[in-house]
Amino acid sequence: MEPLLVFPDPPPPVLSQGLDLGGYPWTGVGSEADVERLEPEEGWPGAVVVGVTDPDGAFALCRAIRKGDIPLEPLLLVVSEEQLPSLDIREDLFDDFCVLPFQATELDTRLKHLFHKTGRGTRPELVEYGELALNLETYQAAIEGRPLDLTYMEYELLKFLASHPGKVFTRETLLSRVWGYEYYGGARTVDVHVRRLRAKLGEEHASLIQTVRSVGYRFGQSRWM
Amino acid sequence: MEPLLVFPDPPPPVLSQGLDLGGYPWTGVGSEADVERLEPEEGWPGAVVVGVTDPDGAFALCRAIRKGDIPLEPLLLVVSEEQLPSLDIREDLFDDFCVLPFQATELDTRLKHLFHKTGRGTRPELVEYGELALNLETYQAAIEGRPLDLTYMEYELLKFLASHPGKVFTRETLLSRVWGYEYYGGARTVDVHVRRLRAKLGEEHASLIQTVRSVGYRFGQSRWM
DNA sequence: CCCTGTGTGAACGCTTTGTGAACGAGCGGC
DNA sequence: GCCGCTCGTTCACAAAGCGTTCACACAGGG
Repeated sequence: MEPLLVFPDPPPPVLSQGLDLGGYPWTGVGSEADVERLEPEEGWPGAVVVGVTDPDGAFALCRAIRKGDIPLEPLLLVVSEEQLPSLDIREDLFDDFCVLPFQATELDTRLKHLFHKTGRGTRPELVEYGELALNLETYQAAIEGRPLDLTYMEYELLKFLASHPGKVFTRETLLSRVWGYEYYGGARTVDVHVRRLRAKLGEEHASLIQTVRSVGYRFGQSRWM
Repeated sequence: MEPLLVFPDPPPPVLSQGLDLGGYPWTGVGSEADVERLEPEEGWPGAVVVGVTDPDGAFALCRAIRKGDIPLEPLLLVVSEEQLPSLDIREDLFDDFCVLPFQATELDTRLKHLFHKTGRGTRPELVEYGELALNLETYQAAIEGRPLDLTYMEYELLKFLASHPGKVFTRETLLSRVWGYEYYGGARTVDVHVRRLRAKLGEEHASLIQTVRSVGYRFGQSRWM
């Protein structure tokens, strides 16, 4: 088995001991650059990120990992109890989490569970909304069975919107979540991409992306209706 | 939100307290038969199964739940540390688990995470008053289930008023709280927006916003009437 | 009855968004 | 290396939405 990615380097003793006891090989990474530098040939089989000592660095790493060309899965986050309320569930930064202090057996069980879910359940991961379907593995999109020829940014934008149906996002939020946290371009970029998405969705489905004036854009209908 | 299925009945105090603290309604079921008998019309939104006191019964229930016509998701399993090694990962009996003893915040975070992953989303944040409901995420408003087509400022004003029912606000206060602190426009602007709100609320509900002569406006009934 | 405060309809004009087009960086083929 | 393509970004202009203001009518209170 290839070694797990572990952050930070060195990780807390409780984690390294737990991984060693469970027989998991692992490699500590101290920075985002290390993720590429130390990556095994066959890619990382999974990651364990500790967010206790350096929360900002840890969450930034999670984002980078998840936004990469090949999203790294599964990702287990280790946090303290105090951090629990501040975890942003919506961002999908992690697949499971472990609360300090924990026993080695819990860590082992969670990793087993995660590997089983991501390894076995290999049916193509889809994001679906009505007639729209996005295949996360092949980067293909289709509506009413008709394939949509989307560019990369169009796909990413549509994927994000369709993953949160009904919710309104400001242009700034979309720029940070879809384009990346350090994007400083103009907000009108979002408008143009929305316009092209609407065009490719076709007249019939253009209204899937709704404009909420003075706020931003919303995908699909509201949740309670 | 429909109540969660909880096994056994009654569940351990730590669980019921945790659910209550998190604001999750729940229904205790003591047997497999209860699952159908007590099922809400819209189905169970999820389940929490405690496998500590009666492991065999709990796992049998999990299997039954998962083998049903409509697999019940998400399913959170509560176990003791001793049970961890014996958990059968392969059967996909649960989506996540919680190890006793746990804090209410961990339970809450795991439920939130599960609901988000399974697409049901957490309960949308609402401002409600009688038949009126404002969805803070989707920027939509509805009264008696009928959607209100509000503009941005109308929505913001109604949101502010409905968040403080019974309280009287002067026009100046409303301008500063809703429009912004450095707003220097005329106070009559408030009147016009109130008027449009009343019109959109409909004749029946126009009186939700009451005029307090020489003072300002009040939403809903006065507190001591 | 007068004065003040509020409801109402309409018009103005700024802000926001849609739209078409162009620019330029990145990249593969020749 | 050069060319041509794709695609993300930006700009300028047009169109629409909507917040603001004004004038006037009406109501309440002293």
